[in-house]
Amino acid sequence: MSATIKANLGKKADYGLSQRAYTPHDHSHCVDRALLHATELCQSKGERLTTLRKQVLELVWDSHKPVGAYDVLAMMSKDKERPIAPPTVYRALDFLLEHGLIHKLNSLNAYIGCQCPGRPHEGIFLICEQCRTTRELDSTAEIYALKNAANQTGFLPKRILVELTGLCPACQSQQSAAKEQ
Amino acid sequence: MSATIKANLGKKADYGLSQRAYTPHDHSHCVDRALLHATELCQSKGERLTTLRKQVLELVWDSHKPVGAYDVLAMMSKDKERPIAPPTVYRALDFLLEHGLIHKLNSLNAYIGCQCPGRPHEGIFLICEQCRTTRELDSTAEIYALKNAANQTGFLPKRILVELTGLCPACQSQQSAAKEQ
DNA sequence: CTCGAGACTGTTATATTATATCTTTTCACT
DNA sequence: AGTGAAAAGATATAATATAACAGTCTCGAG
Repeated sequence: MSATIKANLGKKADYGLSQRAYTPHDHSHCVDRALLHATELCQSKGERLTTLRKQVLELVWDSHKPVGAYDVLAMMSKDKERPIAPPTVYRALDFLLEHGLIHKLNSLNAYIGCQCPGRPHEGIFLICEQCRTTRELDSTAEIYALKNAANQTGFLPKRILVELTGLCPACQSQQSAAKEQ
Repeated sequence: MSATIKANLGKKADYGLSQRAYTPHDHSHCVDRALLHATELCQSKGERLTTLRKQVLELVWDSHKPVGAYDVLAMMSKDKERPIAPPTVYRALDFLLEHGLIHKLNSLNAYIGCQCPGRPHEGIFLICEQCRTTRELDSTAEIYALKNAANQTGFLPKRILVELTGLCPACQSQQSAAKEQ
């Protein structure tokens, strides 16, 4: 893993990394970073990042696109004489979810690596309906505003889910280019 | 249907009705109102609110709690020699979703009647994790803020999903009462 | 009226996503 | 090495959703 990435771990703002989803980059850095963070987190909590869990985390981080549980299952069952069973994957996913290492995108029934690890947070997800590239927005202000609005009705919010579906920059320009034809 | 309800249809702010989810009320008014609105909407769009669709809408509106597709299925299959098949229900649900008469809560795989009909809007849902009572918040400002934040990253949002899970007022006071014991 | 196209519903089968339950293995700790 | 707890394997099944095709109804054009 690169020293710069290591050095950046734990720092506050990191829009650079988050923005990567939309720009070409050496994706192995993202994966490395996620793995390192997971290792550190588990160590500090006394949890076990087993081979299986690490493998599932890597597969979820395979790209900046959400991955279904059965996709993970299929990838893991390749190169195996005996296929993996669903509970194996779901247990690993649950573990990773619980520790905030991945998120579940409910509108897709799919999972994606957490792009803003380290701080407790709730994600806002920008899901491209065309290429499925998904970016996590770390917008504390908007989350706060939502919770506040809820509070004013007497509701006590605990978890919050925000998913925006639309077009990522690349797919927008692709579409407008197609129209010019 | 009561004249007051009829008179209020189409008016702008209606937090009163929305707040009802949390307070005792004559729920048949909610259902009446939903049906009337659906009828008018379909008429104006030239769509057909068939018996089946109306029935599904009523069942989804059965309470202020989200209802699963298979719950609807079961309720409809009661009193029938031959049970209804899933596609029948899903097609009706799709129709109602498409016309904004109901919403899907993705975190629950369940459906709920739209409580702010008439204006184009995207809901913010407050889901009680204990009693499941769900209220729809019509918070244009927060939605706008979210879309704006997304826009600033170059993302073009089209649909937006916001679900807050927590405790409704009633369940909060119930819990704090239990603690006092 | 009636007939035909399109919309709606019925029916069967199956896909997709997720969990319950019990058994076996692994691991950390003594 | 022995032990208890956590993790993973294995089998079965639940819960949610859709594909595909056949039959029926509706409504307007003729």
